[in-house]
Amino acid sequence: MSGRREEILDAAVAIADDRGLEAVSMRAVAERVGVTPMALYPHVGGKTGLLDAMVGRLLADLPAGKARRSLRDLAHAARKLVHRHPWAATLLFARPAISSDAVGSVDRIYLALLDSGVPEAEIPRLERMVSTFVIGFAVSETAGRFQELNPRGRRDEAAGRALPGHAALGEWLARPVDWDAEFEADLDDLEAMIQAVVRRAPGVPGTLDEPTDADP
Amino acid sequence: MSGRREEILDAAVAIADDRGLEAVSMRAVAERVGVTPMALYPHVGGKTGLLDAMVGRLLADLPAGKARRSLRDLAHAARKLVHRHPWAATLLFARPAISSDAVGSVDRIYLALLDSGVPEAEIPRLERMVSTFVIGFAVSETAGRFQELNPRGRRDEAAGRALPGHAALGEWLARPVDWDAEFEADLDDLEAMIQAVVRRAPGVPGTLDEPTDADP
DNA sequence: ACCTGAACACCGTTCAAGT
DNA sequence: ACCTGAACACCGTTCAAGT
Repeated sequence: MSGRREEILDAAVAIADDRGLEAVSMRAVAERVGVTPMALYPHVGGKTGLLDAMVGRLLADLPAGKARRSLRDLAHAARKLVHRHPWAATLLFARPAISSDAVGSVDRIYLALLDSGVPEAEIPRLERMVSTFVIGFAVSETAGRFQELNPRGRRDEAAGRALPGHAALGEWLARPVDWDAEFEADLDDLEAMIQAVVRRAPGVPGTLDEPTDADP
Repeated sequence: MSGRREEILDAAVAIADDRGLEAVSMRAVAERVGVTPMALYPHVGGKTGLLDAMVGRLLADLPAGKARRSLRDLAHAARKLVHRHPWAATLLFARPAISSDAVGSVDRIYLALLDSGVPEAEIPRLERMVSTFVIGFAVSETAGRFQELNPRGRRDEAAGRALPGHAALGEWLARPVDWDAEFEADLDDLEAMIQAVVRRAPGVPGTLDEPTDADP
């Protein structure tokens, strides 16, 4: 409600986009807003409250509208969001999707899985599984885990027989990776996996109203 | 080589295990070693060097021995490692697997995928995919993303029709989650996915020496 | 080569005080 | 209700100096 809070979150997101998450200090945000650090506390309730609110603000920008989107569209949107705001990735892993905006995007994934004919009992698990992979992929790209490796070093060590797996794959490890293409291939495999879950389910896709009551 | 460096890493890991990653300051580590903060610099080269070395130390504890392990065993070992050292999860996403210990564990995954008959061309991608999921799952558990949600709040909002997906799944969202069982179910689906990749590959599993030269 | 001690430019947060 | 200003207990890192 208070415009001051929005002003504070705008400033924090701008600083994080420009100079990274570690540049987001209460002092820096306060200075950008034109106020004393302590003036932020009533509005965001401390540093962790500020970080939580920043994530909420980001998720609010996820694809809105009433149209149902495919799982693929949602995955692309999430990856793009992390590319635009790399600092958000760590925070997404650290907090449950509790803000109303976050729950809204989980709901869109539920709808996509329902549309695909996935049994209701499997949907919460598959939502977590797909989200975990998508966020993990995007954070690996932006945080450095997928950073280009030095092929020389790898092959040298492989030649020393210490790494038989690397030695066997030498040729395939040498070429540079197209991350866009890899993400698509991963989504292909995940979609096929989801279709396999649908296939092994009892009943016909689209008419699954009888939950299987096997719980062990 | 220098025993001092080992002593420093021991102290840093102990502090992180006890009081979390943010308690690992150069000052705190130095005090535990019984030395001045500046005395650490020649051995670890600053704070980020210290963090990198801590991750390397952890991966060195991953299942060793020459026996080939299944993908499932490796996944369990990785999850257990993150449970024991939750602070490592963020760091695993942030840095490429460059230390010799890290490369060693990647090599074990390569071997497991080769044993499963996965075409060589697909192995680096599937290794990244499976690792991304496993690390992401473990960090979600330990960092809070999978933290128990308040079902009341969710159902209330769902009842307000703002969340049709949640409303449709109400019954399934209410029950508490068995994270061990969910991890096993996810691994089942991932293994089935990998078998599907093997099945659609040209040639017989085990005799794949002709790479398909289709690159688009 | 390895370590110390003082200093610099930062943090998040508390507290008492102002309006 | 909202904000200020001083203070406290911290950071990582530099620098010059010791042995």
